[in-house]
Amino acid sequence: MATTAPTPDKHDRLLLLDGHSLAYRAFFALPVENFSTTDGQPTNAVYGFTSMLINVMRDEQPTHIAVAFDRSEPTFRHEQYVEYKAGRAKTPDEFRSQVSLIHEVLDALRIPRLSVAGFEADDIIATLATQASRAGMETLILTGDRDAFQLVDDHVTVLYPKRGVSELARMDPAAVEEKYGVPPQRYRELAALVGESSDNLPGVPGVGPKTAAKWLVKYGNLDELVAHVDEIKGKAGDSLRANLGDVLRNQQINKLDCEVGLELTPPQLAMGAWDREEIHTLFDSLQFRVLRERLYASVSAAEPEAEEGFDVTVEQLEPGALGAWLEANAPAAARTGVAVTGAWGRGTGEITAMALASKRGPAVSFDPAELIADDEKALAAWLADPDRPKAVHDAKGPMLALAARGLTLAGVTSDTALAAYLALPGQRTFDLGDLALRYLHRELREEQDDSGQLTLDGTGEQEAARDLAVRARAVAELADALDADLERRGATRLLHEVELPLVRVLADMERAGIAVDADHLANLSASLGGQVKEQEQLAHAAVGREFNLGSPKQVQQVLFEELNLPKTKRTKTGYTTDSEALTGLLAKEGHPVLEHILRWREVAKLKSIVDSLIPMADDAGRIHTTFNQMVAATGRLSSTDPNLQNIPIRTAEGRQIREAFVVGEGYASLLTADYSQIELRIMAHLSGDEALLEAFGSGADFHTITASHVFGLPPEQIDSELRARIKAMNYGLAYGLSAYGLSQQLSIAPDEARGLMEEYFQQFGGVRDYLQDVVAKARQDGYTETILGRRRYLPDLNSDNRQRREMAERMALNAPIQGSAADIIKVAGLNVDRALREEGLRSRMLLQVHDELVFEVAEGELETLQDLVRREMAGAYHLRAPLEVSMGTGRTWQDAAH
DNA sequence: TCGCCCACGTA
DNA sequence: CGTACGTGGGCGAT
Repeated sequence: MATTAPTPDKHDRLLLLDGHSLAYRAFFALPVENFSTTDGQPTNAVYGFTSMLINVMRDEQPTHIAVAFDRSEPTFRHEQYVEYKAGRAKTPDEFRSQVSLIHEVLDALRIPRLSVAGFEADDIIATLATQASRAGMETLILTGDRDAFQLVDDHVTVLYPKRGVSELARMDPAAVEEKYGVPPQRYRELAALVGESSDNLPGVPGVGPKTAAKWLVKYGNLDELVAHVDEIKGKAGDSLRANLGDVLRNQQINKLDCEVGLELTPPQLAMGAWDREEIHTLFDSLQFRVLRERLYASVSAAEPEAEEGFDVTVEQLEPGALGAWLEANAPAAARTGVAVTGAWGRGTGEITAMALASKRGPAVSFDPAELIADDEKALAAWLADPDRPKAVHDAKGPMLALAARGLTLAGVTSDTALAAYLALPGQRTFDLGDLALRYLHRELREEQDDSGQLTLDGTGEQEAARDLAVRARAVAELADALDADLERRGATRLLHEVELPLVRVLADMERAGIAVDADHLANLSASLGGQVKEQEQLAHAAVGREFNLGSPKQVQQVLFEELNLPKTKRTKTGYTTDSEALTGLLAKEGHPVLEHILRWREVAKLKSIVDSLIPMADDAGRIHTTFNQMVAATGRLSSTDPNLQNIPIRTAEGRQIREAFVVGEGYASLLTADYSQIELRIMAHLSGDEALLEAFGSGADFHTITASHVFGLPPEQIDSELRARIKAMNYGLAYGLSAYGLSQQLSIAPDEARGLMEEYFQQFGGVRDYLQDVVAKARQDGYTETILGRRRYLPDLNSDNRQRREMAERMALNAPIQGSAADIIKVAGLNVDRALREEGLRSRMLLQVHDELVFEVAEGELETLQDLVRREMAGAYHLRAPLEVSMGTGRTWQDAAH
């Protein structure tokens, strides 16, 4: 960041923005319903303002920048005219809460904010523009306030939002004259005649811009007009004479002050480096995704943070020389960065190039497919050698691609993406370039040589090789930096003993895939398709016209406007038609279309799942999901393409889909093994509540036992109704359930729900204490922690916005519990995998579904496998409420349910 | 074509 | 006004 102000030259461009006027425009241009975070913080003004800011920085490439804000204190204009800006509608609360967010955005972007008591933003802008012109700078003013037009000249241009936030009118002298019929220096006079209702400055009644311009042109300026006011004929002339006082007052008031005392001068407003980490954190919390991309894509000039790139020499190897090179340059003593290009997914992949580079020394780059046999052998041995340490960025994909060529990747002592995930679990993407900038303060590019010139004379292929070598070196250096960071965060063991070894286990599961019965899927699709059609026709018949059942908007139209059914709960854009609401309507109103909509949704959803699965099967009839190890903020895995962690199970029809997942050829059956109530056991363990621990120790049904405590009845008198209530509580507690939420879920009065919770905590006070302590500690530390030290950072625990704060509190309650369960099943998966190898079993692990593992059982191994799995899962972690595992086997995933 | 919203599947 | 995910269709902005 520049700390000394450079001497301005003629290329310097100063961009000045009027913070309030732009934010206010954005606020009314963008519907707040569409721009709010999931926890209810409105962001339309922040979004619109930031969007305009990014666009104009991209399009205008300013070298200097500042944003001026109004103050709430009265200004000199109020002293001149007490009615100034009177009668303005009160600023909406949704707007006010966003101003400080705009300040945060600007601070993160290192853009100076200026405001001075007694002056408006326009005066600050006028002052800076005047100073900039004197200093020989060009000035651009982005504002929604037309008063700024008076500043326009050859060096000053106003960018005025035309409509919305995406289109700007470029107001130079010619444009002002074209639009208003007078040059910019006369604009003030024109405005004085016409008046400005938003400032409560009435003009001459009956005189609009056209007449005012005509007069000013005729007499040259306002003074001359006033001098000849008696000559003006007609009604307009009478009106002018009657209101001359207002006009002169307006002219006084709308003059911008160019002599405001400021702490910064234009040369000191040079654009500096902005903080990627801050922007990430802030945009994450504002849930800005697109803007972040746009910012990174378009305003790269604003990143002088990286002073240098990476210095690499790519050696050209003769065929047959790779083995010797690896001995010399990729030894056991130093970690080697491995960078790979290619494509991977669905359990396989392909590598098109690979580069190797340690922190120092030469790099190589090659296409593994083009190596001669000796080199390939040397590479294979090196890759597979666990004693040759390697660092890879997001190793699972490359591992799959290598495996597709029969190559094994071992000895990965750092996966820089995975390490970054443990350091910053809330982030969704872990781009190598971002991390290099954040941790190494270096750009992902080749270092310039001493002459300051890039050696850009190579072929495209050579450049690609150097780029890849730069990535390999960056990974090697980043690995050390992240090791140090994780050590500070107490996550070293979690990385080395859990997440890193898990990469290979997940890759193996993805590679194996799970077999599906194509005929069964086709039959399901056909029968569901028939039902979809049938329900559609029935729904149309019930309404008397056709409409699209898949469109919530059209469904709303039908239900609430045409059938006049009672309105449901509001969504951002209307009234909900979700199944809960429609079921409620059905009970109350009983209109037949409701049944058909609900039923249609059910079968259409199932059909879409079936239809998405059908083309996923490979030639061997197996489906290979991709497990993502770095998206869930709590530490869980997720599954995509297809998501095999949300295959239906609740309804009988849904379970038919599970019947399509079958044992593959060469194997005897499927085995599923899941933890019983793992999250509740963790809650009991973490809280140390003796009564709850005892309930788990008793061996009887957990919900019944806890219910008998709460209601003071013997277990045999707990009916299903009472059990259901306590079951909802037991689970809800781990999610931060409120009395209101419980009352909704159980359809009971809020007071009754509150009473129920009180009774519960009477019996299980340790749980309440624990839950309170978790939040208090997290507020103190800034993060929660799981049993294996996985953190989740929750800065919003200290937010002054209640909605955000309470959301963060619920996350804080849940993260240690859900996250610890994730820790445990990860350990279980690792231990099962290791035991399978040690005992030489052919059976293999196929899927993980949060608390469940699915296996394909080899002939004759069922009992051995069951013992092994039970042992390893139950023994994965010692909880005071011991882990229990239940298992089932069968030909299909459904048959293996239990 | 893209991104957002709604709705809904799982743990 | 209960957490964590991913997918797919509709629809408006682009």
